[in-house]
Amino acid sequence: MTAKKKYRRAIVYMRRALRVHDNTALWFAQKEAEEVIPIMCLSPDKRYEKDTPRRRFVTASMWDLEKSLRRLGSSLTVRRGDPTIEIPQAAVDYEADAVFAVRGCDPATAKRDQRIDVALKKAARSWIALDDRVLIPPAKITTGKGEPYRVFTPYYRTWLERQELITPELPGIRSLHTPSIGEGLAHHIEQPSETGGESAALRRWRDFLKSGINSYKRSRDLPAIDGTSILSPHLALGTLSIRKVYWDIQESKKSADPSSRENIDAFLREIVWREFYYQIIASFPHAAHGAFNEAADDIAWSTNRKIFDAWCGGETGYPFVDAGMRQLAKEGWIHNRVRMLVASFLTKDLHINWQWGEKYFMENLVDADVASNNGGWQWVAGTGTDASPWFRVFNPTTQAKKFDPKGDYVRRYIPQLKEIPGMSIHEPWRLSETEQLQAGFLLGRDYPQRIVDHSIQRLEALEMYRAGFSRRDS
DNA sequence: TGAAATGTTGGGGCG
DNA sequence: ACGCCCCAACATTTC
Repeated sequence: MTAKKKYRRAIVYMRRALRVHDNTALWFAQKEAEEVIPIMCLSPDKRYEKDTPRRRFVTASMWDLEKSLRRLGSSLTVRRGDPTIEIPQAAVDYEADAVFAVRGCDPATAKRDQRIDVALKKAARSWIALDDRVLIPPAKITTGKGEPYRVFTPYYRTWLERQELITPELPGIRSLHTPSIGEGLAHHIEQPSETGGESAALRRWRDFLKSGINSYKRSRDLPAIDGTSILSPHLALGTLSIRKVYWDIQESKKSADPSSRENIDAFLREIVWREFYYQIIASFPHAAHGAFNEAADDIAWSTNRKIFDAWCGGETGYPFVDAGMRQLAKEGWIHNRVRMLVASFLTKDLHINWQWGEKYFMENLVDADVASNNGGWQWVAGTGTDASPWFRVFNPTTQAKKFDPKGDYVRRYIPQLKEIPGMSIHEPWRLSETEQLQAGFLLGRDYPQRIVDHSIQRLEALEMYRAGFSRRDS
């Protein structure tokens, strides 16, 4: 006979944890409540109804979750509206004693959670937010003085020492008791043709762990090949458990040769960067709406809309930059090496505030995540914690030659240039009109002229940053 | 998880 | 044989 459970009925707010495996909120809800109601809350904002890579990914993931839940005898209930109203209202409507969710850590989510908590308390119900998105909760990694780290390397060192704090994966759930209640997913969103979500995430992870990870160190910087894990969308939406990733890594390290082990460690290091940025945004919430280094808020950025639009549309005339922005528009994802470059180009060549780029990324990336996105942008812009120095400026042509030596990445996303042989694809402006036509294109007709000259923009950027940083002193 | 400017060294051509 | 210049290759510094 099972012990009496704490709650008769609980809601699980399936926010950014769209999976059944190793899901802290779902698991503890089924442990502590007799009946469990998994809920998704859809935004009423029409912007999200456009057919974008992001929407397709989220839709596929919700449907995959619905299927997994059905296998357990449950289903997904959908509410539409502001979660701070809908979630407490759902608790009342469905007579739930408690709401379980995974803890968010960016300031906006934390504030929303606070409001949900207050509303639930008023209705005499419990709000239970559980850690799930990071391996080690931010508060557990502090300096000797108990302060949050601001620099990655010492954070990383301490993180490695605290690995015993990482909890094991939760056992699988065999079945769920869910009352028939509310509106199902089909009522709101059609079933998509493509697959995604948890099933796709587990497949991708298994494949990457089997082969890709063993050459990660060398391959990760070459955007033309499939050398990275491409797990970021799954980690952002929670279709893959970060603990599963960690424990699978530990298991495969046991039998790995030294070279593979080195590659696996390089991959784990990137996971720790993700943890680091979660810790930063949780400890320094001001970074979500301004520079981490507040002196950088005085930089006099350009507000040229037309130039910004050219960047967004992949029309800057620098092929490697444009290829990245076109990959983003098409796939909702950009290779990390190219992310750093397009971000450097926006800030250091076009002199536009990194926050414009941050927002554009958040709206278009399938892996949009406040902590990682904000951290990455501030790193490139030189305004953040452990930032790249502000005077470090990427040269778009040098980067292209180094990391896309054959030009294959550019060819994939800018077919107008694909006939240009070899590395000269990275500098189409050096071709004469005759050579351009031989390659089947014309600058200004099929592909834009450069909208700026890198060497000039670089010097102006240095001046702009210098002036900005000195403004507070005087 | 840069790149450009500047400095240093050393080999070879040449008077 | 020697000094001088040139410059590539590498190292250091500066932004």
